[in-house]
Amino acid sequence: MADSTPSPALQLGNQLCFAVYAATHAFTRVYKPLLEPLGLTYPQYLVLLLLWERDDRSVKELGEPLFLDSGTLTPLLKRMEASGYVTRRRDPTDERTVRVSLAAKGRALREKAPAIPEALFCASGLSVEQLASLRRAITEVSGRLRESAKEGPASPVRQKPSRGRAPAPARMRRPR
Amino acid sequence: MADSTPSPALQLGNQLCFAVYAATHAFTRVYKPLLEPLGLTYPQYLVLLLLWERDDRSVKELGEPLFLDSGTLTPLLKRMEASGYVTRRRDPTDERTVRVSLAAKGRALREKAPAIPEALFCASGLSVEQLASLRRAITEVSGRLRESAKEGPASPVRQKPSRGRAPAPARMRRPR
DNA sequence: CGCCATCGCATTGCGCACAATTTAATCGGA
DNA sequence: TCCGATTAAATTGTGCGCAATGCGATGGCG
Repeated sequence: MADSTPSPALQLGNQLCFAVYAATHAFTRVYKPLLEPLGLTYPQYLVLLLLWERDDRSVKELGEPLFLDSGTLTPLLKRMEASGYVTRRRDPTDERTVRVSLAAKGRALREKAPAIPEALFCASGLSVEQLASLRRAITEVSGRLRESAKEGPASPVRQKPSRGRAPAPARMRRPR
Repeated sequence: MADSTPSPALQLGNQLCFAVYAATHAFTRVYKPLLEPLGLTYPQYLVLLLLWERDDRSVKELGEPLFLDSGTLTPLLKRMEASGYVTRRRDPTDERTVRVSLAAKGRALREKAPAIPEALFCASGLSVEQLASLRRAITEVSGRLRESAKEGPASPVRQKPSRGRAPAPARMRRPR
C-alpha cells in the first residue's frame, strides 16, 4: 500500500511545522556568533527585546509572548542578573511576584543592538515587504494556535494527565 | 534620547526572529499531547517524517534539513531505537557512518499518523492556500540563511573561536 | 608500506524547555 | 477571624540543542 498523496492539507501541516522548526535553528545560528561576545544566548536576547519595548515586567508577563513558563525563565533570568543585564526583585505590593527590570548594562546594550537584526536582514536577502508579510503570517498562526489551545484540542484527541515526573523534596524560597 | 523608530528593517529582523521562536513553541504545544501517547517527542516525530519520505539515512543526512548535529541526534536516535521506532547500524562499506532505518513500529505508525497534522490544520484555522504560502516563505528564508552561513557572516562581524568547554576523559566506541 | 590530513560519529558539559510538585501570598466567604 | 481556593515562583527530573574534544576510518602522498 503506502498511499502516494495522503491529502494536501495534512502534508502541509507537517511541512509547516518542519519548516518553522528548521527556521528557528537557522535564526539561532545567525544570531549566536553576534550574541556570544556579549555573553548573551538567543533566548536571553529575546527577553531583552521584550524589556526594551516595556520595562519592569513580571516573570509571567515575560513568558507569555514567548510561550515559556517560569521553570524555563527563572534560571535564565538569574544568569542574566548575574551577568548584569537585568535586576530581579519582589513586588512590594504582592510578595508572590518577581519583577524584572533592565540594569545599566541592559539599557546600554540597546544603543549598539541594531547591528544584530541587521545581520539577519542582510543574510536573508529578502525585501522589507517580504519579511513584513512573513512576520504577519507567522504571528497570525501563533495567535490562532494560542487561542485554540485555551479551549482544548480542536480535534478528536485527548491529553493524558501523567507521564511520570518526579518528586520535589526540598524548598528554600527567598531568605528576606 | 532613546530613539523612537530605529529603522523599520531592523525592527523587522527582531520581530521576525521573535515570531518564529514563539511559533515553534506554539507548534510544539499542539503536537505534544498527540505524540505523548505514542512515546514520541516533537523532534523525534520530525525524524520520522524524514524517514517516511526516504528511509535508510546517515545521521548527517538526518541532521542537515533540521539544522541539527550529531551531538543532538545521537542520543535522540538511541531513544528512538530503544522504543522500537528505528534501527541503527554501521554502514558495512564505511564503518564510520551509522545508518538509521525505520523499524516495524516506525513503519506502522505511518498509517495512523495523518491525525497529527490534521490537528495543526484545524487549530490554525487558516486556509490551505495561506498555510502553503507561509510554508514557502519560511523555507525560502531558511534556505537563504543556510547559504549565507556557509560563506561566513554577511555583516561586519566575526566569530570567537573559543568559549571554554571541557575535557572528554573517556571513549568506548562500537564493541564489534 | 607508512605518514598525515580529512571526515564522521560518540562523548561531555552547559543552557534551554517543559511537566509535576511545593511553598508562599492573596482573596473570598463562613 | 479563620479556612479554603486561587495565583505566582521556584524547584526537580527528563529531554533537546550546541560547542569542543577524541578516535577510528578513509584517502592522498612519498
